[in-house]
Amino acid sequence: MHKDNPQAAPPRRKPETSVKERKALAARATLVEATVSCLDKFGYAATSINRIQEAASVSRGALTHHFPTKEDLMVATLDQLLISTLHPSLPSKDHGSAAGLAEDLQFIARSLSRSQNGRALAEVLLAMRTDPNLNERVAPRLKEWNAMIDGAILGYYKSASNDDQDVVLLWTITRSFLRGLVLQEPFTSDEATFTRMISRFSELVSPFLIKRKPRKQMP
Amino acid sequence: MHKDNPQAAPPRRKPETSVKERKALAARATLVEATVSCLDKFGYAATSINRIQEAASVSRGALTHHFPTKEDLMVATLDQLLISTLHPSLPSKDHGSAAGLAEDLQFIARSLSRSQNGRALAEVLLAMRTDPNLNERVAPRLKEWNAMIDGAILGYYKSASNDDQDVVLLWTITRSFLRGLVLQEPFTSDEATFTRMISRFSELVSPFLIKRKPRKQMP
DNA sequence: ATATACAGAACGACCGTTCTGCTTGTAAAG
DNA sequence: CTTTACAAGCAGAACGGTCGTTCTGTATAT
Repeated sequence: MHKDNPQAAPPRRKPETSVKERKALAARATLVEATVSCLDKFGYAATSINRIQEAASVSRGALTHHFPTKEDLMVATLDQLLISTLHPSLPSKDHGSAAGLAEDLQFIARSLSRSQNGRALAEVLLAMRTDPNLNERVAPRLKEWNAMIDGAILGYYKSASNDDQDVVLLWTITRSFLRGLVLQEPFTSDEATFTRMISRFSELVSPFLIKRKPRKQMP
Repeated sequence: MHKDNPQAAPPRRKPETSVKERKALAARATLVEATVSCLDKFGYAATSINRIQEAASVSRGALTHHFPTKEDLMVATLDQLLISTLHPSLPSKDHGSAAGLAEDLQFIARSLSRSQNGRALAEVLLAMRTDPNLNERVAPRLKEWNAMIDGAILGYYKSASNDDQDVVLLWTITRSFLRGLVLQEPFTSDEATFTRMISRFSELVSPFLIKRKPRKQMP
């Protein structure tokens, strides 16, 4: 750096929420959104920096500025995907207070597997299985997310035999089944079959999962 | 019944198995095997021609000779994966004649999801979702495989209410669940939890799936 | 004799990253 | 209230590396 200033180097103060900051946040959000779209449309392998910056209508330099490496972008994207699938993964928080297990499942399926976010999440999950660096960075977050879901589930459902562990186990099975639907797509193409599968699965677990009375709605 | 009679009308050479042919077949098998290993180890994105030919200890030219394009190699690999998961996907054909549903499921899970072949299959399935060319070439085979499984399942299990469609539906759900286990790996690391999940799932479907008396073993 | 099996160099395309230069917001200095 | 200095935001060219494919040449089985 040839900009060596002989004067005493004054460290800049940290600003609060400024114009710059808001623009930066918006740019980051746009890029993450474009990444999700590309993951769904092209898959992890073909989701390149070029495609993302093109989809986001953002220059190469801007992308590199906000996310120095592709891994940084993927971590941010997975964060977003986990956040956006957290609420839908909790039964009947927003979609009707009197919804039963069957309605809950159809709703969750549509946001956890049969949606852009769901497919993008599947792409990242499978990719991180074989990418040690990415895996190391996001694995803690995944465990955290899982634990949060497990805890919250107990507020909505209880077991017929008052076995909390069984409730958690059954919902883990459910999420596995729903995620497996993404891999089932090449075999089963029509939407009706998926609806029937989800409905039938609902019947399988319904004897063991009893919905609690809805408590106070959280603000 | 129908068999080509050599003396009837052999206008062209019969496909005898020569040294060249056997070597070619062996080379192809080696390459496909190496591809499966790479898919499991590195994932679809990082499974490159370089890595495959290195893993197979085969020259670049040989690989390109047997499989002109990467797509050709992937099609052959998926064929192999489908064949090798066909038998395990049929309940208790080889692994003990007196096996029940629970044992069947644990066995199938270990070959359909928690194995090298299972993980490699998941990689290809997810990749073909966003690869139109690959999808077009292998989609018919997948449907065919699915139909074959559905038909064969009815020879091993029947519904409590004699509803064949329900048997097929339940086993489709089961395969989705098992495939979803691959995507569950980042969340759940220990093997014991997987065993419990499979065991609990078995309890869910067992009231509806009744195993038939084993018929004559097919030769 | 000749098609097949194989070896390996060469090629253009695209990948992710780094680097240089320009603009702009903002806090400190005047 | 200006002026000024500087870091952050942003644009795009350039780089080395790897990708999948094509091409030329040699050995071998039939």
